Amino acid sequence: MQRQKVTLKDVGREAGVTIGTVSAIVRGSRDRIFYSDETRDRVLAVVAKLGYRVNPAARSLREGKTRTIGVMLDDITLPFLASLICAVGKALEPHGYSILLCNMDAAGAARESLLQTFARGHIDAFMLAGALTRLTDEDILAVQQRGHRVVLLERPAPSPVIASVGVDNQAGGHLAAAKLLARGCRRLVMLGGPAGNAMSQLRIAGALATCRAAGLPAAALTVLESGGWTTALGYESMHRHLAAGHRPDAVFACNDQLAIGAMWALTAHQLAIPDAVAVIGFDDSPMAAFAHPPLTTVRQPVAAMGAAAAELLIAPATADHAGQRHFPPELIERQTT
Amino acid sequence: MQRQKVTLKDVGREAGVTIGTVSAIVRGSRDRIFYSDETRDRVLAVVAKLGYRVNPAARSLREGKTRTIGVMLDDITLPFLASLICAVGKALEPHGYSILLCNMDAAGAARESLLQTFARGHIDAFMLAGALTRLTDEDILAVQQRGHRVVLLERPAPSPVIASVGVDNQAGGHLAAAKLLARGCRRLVMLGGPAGNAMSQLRIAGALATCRAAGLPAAALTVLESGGWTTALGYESMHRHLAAGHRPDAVFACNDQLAIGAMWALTAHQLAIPDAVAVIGFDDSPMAAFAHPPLTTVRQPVAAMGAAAAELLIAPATADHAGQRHFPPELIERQTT
DNA sequence: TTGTAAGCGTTATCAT
DNA sequence: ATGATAACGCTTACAA
Repeated sequence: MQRQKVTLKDVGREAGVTIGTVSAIVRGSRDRIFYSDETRDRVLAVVAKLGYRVNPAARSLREGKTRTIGVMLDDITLPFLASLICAVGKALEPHGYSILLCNMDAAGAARESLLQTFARGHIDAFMLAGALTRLTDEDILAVQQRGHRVVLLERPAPSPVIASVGVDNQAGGHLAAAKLLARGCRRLVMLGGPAGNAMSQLRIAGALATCRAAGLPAAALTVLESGGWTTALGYESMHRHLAAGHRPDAVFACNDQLAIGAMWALTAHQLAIPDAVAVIGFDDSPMAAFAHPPLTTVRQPVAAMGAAAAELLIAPATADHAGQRHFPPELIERQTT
Repeated sequence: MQRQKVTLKDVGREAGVTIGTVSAIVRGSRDRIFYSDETRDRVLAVVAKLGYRVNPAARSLREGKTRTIGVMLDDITLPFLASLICAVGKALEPHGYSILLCNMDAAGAARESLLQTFARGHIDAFMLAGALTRLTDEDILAVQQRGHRVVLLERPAPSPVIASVGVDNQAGGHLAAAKLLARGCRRLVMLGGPAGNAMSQLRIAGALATCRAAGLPAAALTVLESGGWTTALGYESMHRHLAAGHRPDAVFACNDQLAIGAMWALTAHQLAIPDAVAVIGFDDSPMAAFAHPPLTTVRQPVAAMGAAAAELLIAPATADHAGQRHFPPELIERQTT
């Protein structure tokens, strides 16, 4: 931006009032009480006529906050994370907040970049989305202790002091397994994401518990780690499993991409979906409905989660017990079960 | 951020100099010339000791620029756009610039949101990535005429005054078609993206021209519009085509997702890749190498393009002839040809 | 009900 | 080679 074209002073001069008056009226605070309708209307008219916009740098400098949320993620390519970011952005917008993107790839060593971005002071609060394995729990706690608000998405909070929002992953696993069992499936494959991923592990744990409770023998249950979240890896893992001669009658994948990749492999092996093998994904990302056949999946309530995250992000600093919001997942039945 | 902990004044006091001195030394300008090594070292030591960081709001207010680039896109889920954004971010970082995300979905009517984001003054320049169909060429020109820098990615510039960066799409189409022809393919399917998408049309036009030049009859060439850029749509279009009884011996898809979807359909129809049907994608997005089999594709030089975009974004305002950078694509041969 | 003025942390333009 | 000081545009006590 080049130097501001229209400032409070301009508006004030044109309307015949001082900048303090304009400032107060523009923000809408106090106006009803302290200013005459006459003045208010006149000022607002000039604001509209001149096209005045507040200068955020000046406001930030004065208020000591930037109305900007820093979002860090290690892979913006993951559809679920991307839609979560969008949801957060949507919830943030009415409050005048924007999203500053910080891609981990771009930013050298994790710790450095996290602290440096904070140091830049550009940011009021931080949203960490995804596993962000290059960031230790200690790093996160350290940032929080420096007095910065931190909200975690798709990563378990390392301590009750750290705010987080997510679904109840175990419940999601339960939902999927219960449906598969009800359908009569008895040889289940659990398709996990990156090695050691917490979300993945919880979802699988939930499904496993449900299967055991239903009396399925351990031999009927196999857990596959695909090493990532992509369609390609889902295909690979499933293909390898099938090529080794295994014949499951159901697959529960820890996200929709993996599920769709698995479906690809099943189809390639002439296994009909859902007749020979039923498939359930996780997330209900946009592509789930357009898969072929449309994918049954465990939905995460993205909009609600985004709104909750936004709320935590901009809430006034309430001492030490951060909000930990867990949303209930929902089974969306389509045509793969 | 809460009120700054360490300011120039603090450093100055501690080092026994004035803030002007500290400011100049910190920025590194003039220091060698105007300041004694002794003072400089002492100041820098204090800066390090106290952990001083410049306050960007104050700097913005003073300098009249924010060192922030606004990035608008209509779908951050598209892998190629996402990686382009990352590349731009990476190129921007050494210059101290950040990326402010503006998702079109979140932002109501396009024109409104574009202008309003500008109005917020938060931004030095704007990067428009993707087709952004809700934004007319007039909207873009209007913004540019208001004195704001605009750079287009994956959308043709509506006028020479607007900067843009992209690949030579026709050349890419040529590369793909030439490879397919050289392989002996004679019945080609061109799999396009969203209806009317300019990138898609250019790529297909390039391929078509090459085929015609090679003497292929029009009847051997079929163009399919899949209506989007996703794997699912690629599958759908290809599946429909095959189900209708057609038997091409090659597919050129306008991005890698479409190509992979098409491969899925081909596999489902028992058509071996590449023996029965060869496939070429576009972009060389990360998943191309992990497709099964690994996908031959036309690579866009993402890093170079990102760097070029960053350069245009932060270059000083050079009157009216904006840079239009077109990069040469490159054929990456893997195992689908 | 409105005006006045003191900063917020920087940068840049003088002096010294 | 360094020190003062005036902006930058805004918010917020406090005065009137």
